[in-house]
Amino acid sequence: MATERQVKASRGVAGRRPGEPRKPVTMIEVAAAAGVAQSTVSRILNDSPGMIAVSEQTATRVKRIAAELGYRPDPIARALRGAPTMLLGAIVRDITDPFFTGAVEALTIACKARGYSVVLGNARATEDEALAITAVLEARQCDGIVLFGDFTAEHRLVDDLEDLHARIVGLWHGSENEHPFPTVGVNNRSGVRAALDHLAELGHRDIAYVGAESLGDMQDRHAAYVEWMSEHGLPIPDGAIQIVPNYFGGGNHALGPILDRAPRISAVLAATDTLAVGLLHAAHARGVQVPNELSIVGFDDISMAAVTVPSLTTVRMPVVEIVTRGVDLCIGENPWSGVWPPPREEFEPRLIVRGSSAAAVTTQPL
Amino acid sequence: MATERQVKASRGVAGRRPGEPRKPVTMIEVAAAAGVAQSTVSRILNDSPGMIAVSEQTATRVKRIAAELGYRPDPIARALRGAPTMLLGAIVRDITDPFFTGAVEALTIACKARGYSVVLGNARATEDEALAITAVLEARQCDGIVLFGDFTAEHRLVDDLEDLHARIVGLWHGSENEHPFPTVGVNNRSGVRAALDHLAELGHRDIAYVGAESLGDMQDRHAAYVEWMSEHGLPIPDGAIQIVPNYFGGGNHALGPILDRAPRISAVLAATDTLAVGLLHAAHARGVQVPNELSIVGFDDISMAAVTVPSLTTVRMPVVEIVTRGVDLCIGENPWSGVWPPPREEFEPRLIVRGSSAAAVTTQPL
DNA sequence: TTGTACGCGTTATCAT
DNA sequence: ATGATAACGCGTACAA
Repeated sequence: MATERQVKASRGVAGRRPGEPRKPVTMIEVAAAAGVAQSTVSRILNDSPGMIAVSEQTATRVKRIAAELGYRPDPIARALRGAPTMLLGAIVRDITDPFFTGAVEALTIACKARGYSVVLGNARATEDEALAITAVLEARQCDGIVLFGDFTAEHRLVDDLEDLHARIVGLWHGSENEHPFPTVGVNNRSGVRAALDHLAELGHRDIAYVGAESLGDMQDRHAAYVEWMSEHGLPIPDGAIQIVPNYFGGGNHALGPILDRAPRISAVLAATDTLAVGLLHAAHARGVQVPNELSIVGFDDISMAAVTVPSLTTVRMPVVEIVTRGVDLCIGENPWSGVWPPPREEFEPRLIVRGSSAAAVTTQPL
Repeated sequence: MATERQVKASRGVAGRRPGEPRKPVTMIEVAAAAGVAQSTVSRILNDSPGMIAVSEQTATRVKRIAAELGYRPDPIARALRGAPTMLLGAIVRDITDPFFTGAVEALTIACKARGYSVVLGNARATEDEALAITAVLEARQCDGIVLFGDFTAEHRLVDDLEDLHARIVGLWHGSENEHPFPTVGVNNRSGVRAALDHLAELGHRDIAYVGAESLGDMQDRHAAYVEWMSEHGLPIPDGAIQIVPNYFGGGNHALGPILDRAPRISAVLAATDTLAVGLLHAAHARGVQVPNELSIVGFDDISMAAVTVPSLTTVRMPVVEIVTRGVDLCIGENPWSGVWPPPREEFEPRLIVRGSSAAAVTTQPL
């Protein structure tokens, strides 16, 4: 009568073939099995706030039967009733970027602490189709949306987002841009200055800069570099500023032009660790010793920065703080109240000195 | 009368203060504004498959009004009607792991191509609370769930998952384990053998192995290493096998014991690139030249493997193929039919020779 | 060609 | 202490 294969820890549903998903059990079925009304089941299973007493008798019986039947509340029906979906959308400019990878990790942790799950939208997968992202995300119902990176250029996306019934927060959205939602970021200027001060203390005067093309933070760091150099009366020779795509390969290709066109350069500030890693690789390939012949300083302190060869001196991004703050602004207890203009909050980065920076040596041996 | 601030591209809803999310517009409101029945709006907006003609007149009018009002279909209500949620759950053993990071990227792309979004579950965030993951994911309604890594130890989670009304697929779930769902993975044995054959061709005979503690693939690679060494009549000296956590730091700490206890070792096979990167770092810190004095081969070909110093010889995991296949098995056109036992599919890895492996030198100088 | 009515699974407000 | 009933927003068979 019973099948040979025993279903382990059977819940009383007999003979279900493993594999195909089980048909969900509804409250009505539980009610029928318990011989009570469906509304009663709802009250019992939800410990209704109405405080209306329920007989211990039926309560335990209903709970038992619900467990036996493997009842699971349907979140969709609950959501239709107005319950929050407990979903937080994350739109990431480039999920390949190791920095954003770390940020997403921090996001999942911050969300989990609040009972939320993360819905991932990768902005890079489809170029102009950034609109499609919205469509994808609109099709879901997220209680909030967190933007990772600068999306000011994606007017269509930002506009669409505003029409969504969800709270929006921008992370690392750049400092210069207008934004109809609160943003949280880092003080790029102070980070860049800390890095350059460090190099100056080591005796470097000929410092190059490798940045990325994207907006927001990249512009801030670029500007801070130019400003600092100017303040210290240091000229920026031709070729000492390279703007490349923010990939490993970008940094890899940036070193050649710098050393060829500005041979006096003794240190390079990279706008991101991703670029710095590429620079490290390029230096090795070119036979340039780091840090003896060339110092390299990154920005972000991504996880691999501690284990590069040599380990990377960099500016640590307070990722956890920024993400946590952003999540709070979005779905926390005191979300943005709607006051205009929306706030921009900035956290302070911190210089981490490792093995890729050392004292400058005079290019002219005596 | 009107506020000073003009709302750009206003949709006809006047005076909405920017910031707070707009109240959603329902079909009923659209119908009321257009002077038709709600069902009519539904038909028009959905190009109903019933082929029932609709007058061009009202159709365009309704569409216009819907657009003006900024109508958005409510995905929750649709889902309640039985429509798929177009959500795919991803449960990742450790989202910090650079390998899984790449896999998730591939997942988002594969999903987007099918109109799906990814809901991220990080298994590492909460230790024993793996159960909570289920709770979190159960609270959502995913059409399918993809497991990244080996979860056979998490019986509770797998059991709970089976109760979910969703299709499940396991990726990199190990070859030895029973699994009540289809799995897709890599041929670890052939990958390891390719790596070791490569080292043998370079003249290496004293080859160490650094593996990780987790299950599944790690066990397969470990066993394949032992098997290969045995087949070639090569002894495995004490200390030549190190099992460490699968982090950069794990590989970093593994090199010391190997070189101290088995000084004849001239090459190390790492079970993952993550470990290999740590080994590279440790070798540099110890002053051991790679590849001149020590060859290191990894496994996975994570993105950074091409830019380490030196670049890493490794076994390339066909990530995209595996993920794509898994997604198809889960939510594709021909998902797993339920035949028992569920299939396990394997893809072939490929050796990528880079700069971290070179010919062995005799330890005894003449 | 369009309107009416029902149900999806819940929760909440009434009655009983 | 519990049962009946009305929403929630949408799709769809059925009636007009």
